[in-house]
Amino acid sequence: MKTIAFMTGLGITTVSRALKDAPDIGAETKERVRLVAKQIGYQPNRAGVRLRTGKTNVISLVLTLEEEIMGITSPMVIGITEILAGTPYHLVVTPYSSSKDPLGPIRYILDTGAADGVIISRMEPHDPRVTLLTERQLPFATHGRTEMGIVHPYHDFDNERFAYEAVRRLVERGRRRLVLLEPPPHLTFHSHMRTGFERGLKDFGAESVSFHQVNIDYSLVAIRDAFEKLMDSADAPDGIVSGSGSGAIALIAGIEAARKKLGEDADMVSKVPSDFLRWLRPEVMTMYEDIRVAGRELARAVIGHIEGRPPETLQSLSQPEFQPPMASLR
Amino acid sequence: MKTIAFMTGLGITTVSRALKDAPDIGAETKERVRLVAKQIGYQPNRAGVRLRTGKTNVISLVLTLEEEIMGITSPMVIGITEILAGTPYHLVVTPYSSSKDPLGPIRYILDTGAADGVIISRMEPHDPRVTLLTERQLPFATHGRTEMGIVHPYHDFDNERFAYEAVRRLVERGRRRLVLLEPPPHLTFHSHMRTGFERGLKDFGAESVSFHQVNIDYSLVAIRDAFEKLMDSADAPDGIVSGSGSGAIALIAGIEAARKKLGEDADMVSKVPSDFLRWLRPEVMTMYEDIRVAGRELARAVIGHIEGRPPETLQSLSQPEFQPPMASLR
DNA sequence: CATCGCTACTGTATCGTTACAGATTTCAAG
DNA sequence: CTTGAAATCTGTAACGATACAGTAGCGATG
Repeated sequence: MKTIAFMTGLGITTVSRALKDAPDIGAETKERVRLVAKQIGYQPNRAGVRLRTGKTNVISLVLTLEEEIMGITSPMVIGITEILAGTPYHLVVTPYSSSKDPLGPIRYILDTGAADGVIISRMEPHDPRVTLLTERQLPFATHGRTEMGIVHPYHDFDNERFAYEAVRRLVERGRRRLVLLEPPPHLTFHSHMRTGFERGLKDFGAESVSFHQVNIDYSLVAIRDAFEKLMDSADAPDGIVSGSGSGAIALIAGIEAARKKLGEDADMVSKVPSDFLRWLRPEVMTMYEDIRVAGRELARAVIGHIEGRPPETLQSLSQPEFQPPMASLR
Repeated sequence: MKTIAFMTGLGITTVSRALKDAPDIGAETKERVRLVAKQIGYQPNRAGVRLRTGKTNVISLVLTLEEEIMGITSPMVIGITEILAGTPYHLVVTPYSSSKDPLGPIRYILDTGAADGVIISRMEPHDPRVTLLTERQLPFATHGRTEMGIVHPYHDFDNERFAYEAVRRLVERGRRRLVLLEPPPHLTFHSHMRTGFERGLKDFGAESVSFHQVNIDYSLVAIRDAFEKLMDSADAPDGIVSGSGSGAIALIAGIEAARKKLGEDADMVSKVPSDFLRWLRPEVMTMYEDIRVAGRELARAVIGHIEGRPPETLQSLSQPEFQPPMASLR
């Protein structure tokens, strides 16, 4: 900026104000300043801005290590950066060691003013992170919803709809005894998925087979073993709704360990974050959750929140996309 | 710092120097300052430090969008942050639109001083990014090696060894006519893998079936179609080495589209970043590439480079881990 | 012609930190 | 005593940006 001031013969203050299009600077002056700035490739110094104004131009993605297992981070990060690319924001990834202290990274960001906005996930109905962020007025967006009467920006996948449609498809194939491999009970979307599942059972006329021994957060081995036992029992289901793609892999292994066959003894519908499962097991019906789109929506939502737009306009719900069977494979 | 100075009755400069353990500060004074600093939870202001010293305490992970497809980003990010957690460094993710301009993000970081160190991947034998970073003296570490006589920090997977061992295993199963689904030719590890493959053919006595129509960067559909054609031809191979996990999925589809059967008409060895393939297709022999470990190594390497340790001590090569068949499944 | 209001511009202080050039005290040596 | 060196400590300036409180010029008003 000093250079621009010297080159244009103006004061540093004038240059600063011209570049942010302040109303008390002459039109021609602004033009000159902008021209010179472009010529010398001026980029504002982030440390200077941050020190003076407190604006960091950073969005922080706060991750739990559980998410890694599901391979969700990649597309999420890509989606977010796609949006941030057109803005001055950088993306900083802040992980924390699992369930140890969910508030830790949030406190750090609040205390050190490390970011202008935060993206969090694995939401719970009463989520202390949302309380804290709201109290301290740090803009944020959540991947998943809460149920605490606080209106905040979010993006979510319609898990209720997913489970409902999954049941519909299984019943269409003549299946009547259904299980749900569900999310862990403390997460908000557990009840969403459960509700959709049960509404489906009622509307389409099927019954539920209990399977609460494991959930999608368990290891693949644990899920497989539990499901093998169930498939071996007299209570074996003939239709399966899997709340996660990796869970589906373990369920399939469980079915096979019990010497049953997918597509004959049982059908399965799974939510998936990629189309690997469809390639390897075309007999599984899959509904695609586009995490990359989620990343984009969340980035837009935090930025909207930072810019002061009302939270209720920064909420979105994405619908499950049923993936057509891979016809060319058969 | 002002607060600490006031509380201890010392000057701000003294506090600053005491906290960095300068030799001209009394031992007792240092102790007092440290105590008070801990009490009030002092954290240095990053903008202040950065403005004054130019040190950003940022490591930048420069990603291509191709990597997303392979789902490599998640574990890489987790691995890096595991190491950074014990340091003042933050991780900033800087993506760029594919092959458009690989130097773009590097230039940005150099011009704006956005990071103290950079991690790059998808290395080429003569990589302009390495030239530029070396010239401009910005510390970096690469995921993959180069061949330009510049000694720099890297971490790599031993792809030569992988292909060599893969051939051994196929020959052990009686396979003699082998194909390699290889990396794109412009990347350094293309020749590594090729070399290992050919050395294996010679040492174990097998022959190569040409398959250069596609590589692991092609779409799954393209790979499947090309491989279906090959499997349908008179030239069909009976052993397959796949340079990527997702490639393997497409190859399997190609085999099946040609009405052949894996484990009977042909065997396959694939490099994999997770164990999904082993769960879903236990008949595929897999060698695990631990990307999370790669992330850790790369983070250690950049930091080492920043701290001025000699590059030749910051290089590592990880060996393929052959994964035992999933016995409990059978 | 003094006063006012408006437009266009500018100097100074400040954000938190550290480099640098002192300042003060103490004590041993001459 | 004076001198000097060593050990501690400190004030000021600067990094790059912006908030704020001006100033200067000029035409319109009464």
